[in-house]
Amino acid sequence: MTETATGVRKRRGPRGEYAKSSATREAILDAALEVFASGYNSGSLRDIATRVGMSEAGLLHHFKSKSVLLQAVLDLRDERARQLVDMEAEDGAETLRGLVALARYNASVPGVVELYCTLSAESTAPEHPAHEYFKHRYENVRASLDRTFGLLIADGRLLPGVSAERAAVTTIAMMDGLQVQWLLDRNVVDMGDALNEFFDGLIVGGI
Amino acid sequence: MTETATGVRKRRGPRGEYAKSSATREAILDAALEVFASGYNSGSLRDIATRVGMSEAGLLHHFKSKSVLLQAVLDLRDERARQLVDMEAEDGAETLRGLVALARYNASVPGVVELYCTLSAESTAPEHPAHEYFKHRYENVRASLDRTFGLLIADGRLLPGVSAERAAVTTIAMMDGLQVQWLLDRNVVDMGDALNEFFDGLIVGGI
DNA sequence: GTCTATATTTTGATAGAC
DNA sequence: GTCTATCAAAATATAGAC
Repeated sequence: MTETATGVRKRRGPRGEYAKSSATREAILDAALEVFASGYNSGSLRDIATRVGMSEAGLLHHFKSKSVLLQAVLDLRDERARQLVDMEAEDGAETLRGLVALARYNASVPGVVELYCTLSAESTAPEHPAHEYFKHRYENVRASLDRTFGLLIADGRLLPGVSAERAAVTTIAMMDGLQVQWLLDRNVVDMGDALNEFFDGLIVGGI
Repeated sequence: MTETATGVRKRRGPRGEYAKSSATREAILDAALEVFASGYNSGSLRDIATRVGMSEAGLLHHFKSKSVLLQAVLDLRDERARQLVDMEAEDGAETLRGLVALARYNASVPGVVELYCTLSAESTAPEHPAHEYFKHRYENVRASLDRTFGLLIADGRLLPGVSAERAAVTTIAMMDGLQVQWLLDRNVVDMGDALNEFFDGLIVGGI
């Protein structure tokens, strides 16, 4: 199973990574998500390493620096989030219902909500390691929603006078803003209900 | 002007502080606002002290710890913000127009927007030094807006089916959420226009 | 792949002179 | 009221043994 002479070592997974590395990497990413949820600078590699049960040097063997680890956490979450909402649906209302479902799902993973909430705010500073990531992420989501609301306008279902661009921006703003209040006090608002009601005021006949 | 024997030293200002201290304190608070805008943990006392042109020890003479300084920054901003919007107006629409004006004013002080945006997200973590501050702040603003929308309901001006509580929560969410996108890219949205349009969809006949 | 040991910075805070 | 000097703790990252 070990062939150092040929450069092929141990078993390789479907993506080409080594079996043990893969499991360790996932454990690190899980711990990193929890730690970075309080902010990038607030969290330490030491804390993450301890949670995984290894040394800092061991951790840095898998991710060569703190900012690389943050990028990996964000990329992984992005991949998972994309599976939850169909942003390319041909029925605009379908996409909006997906967003409401996402808001409800988020209520079951507060750590993820905290991560995005804290990092998106922190990363508005240009020197933040995730600044470009969030800039592009918001651009992409806005572009997708822009298209979604364009479809709804074509069907005469968007409130008269509201542009697709404006609807896209305010939808994202509503989702982000609800999260802050929800994180500070979970009893204050049901994110799914609130978002659904927001769409009811925006879409003729509701979604 | 100096009476150490009596315990009265130098000139005292209207609030009882010493003249020179007062000016220095304000300079420190201004610098601290800029530095803390990137986050509480991200900013250092050294950075703040350097901006004011003094040593860390000198700074700590005025504010005995980093968290005390943060509290002072937040208290000062709160005081100034309260002067901008009449949250107790008897005409609900008047208060909402005040919020739109506040959103427009905020666009002229990006540092303040960044401070609140970053710290409110960061402080959702219970161990954050500003956690209790933000919890109470949101409670208070929600209670005020609750009353405001109650007045509008009494006048039959709120969209049917929307409760005062829900309108309060979503209004705050919209204001917070718009700030994140605005900070990441100022060209994406005019916070005043977007908030105004949000109210148009909420208040019969607009504000 | 993981560890120990260590280098290097940076941080918040204190003591005491002036 | 401000400074210099200093401390103790914590941080990221590297080198090299196993």
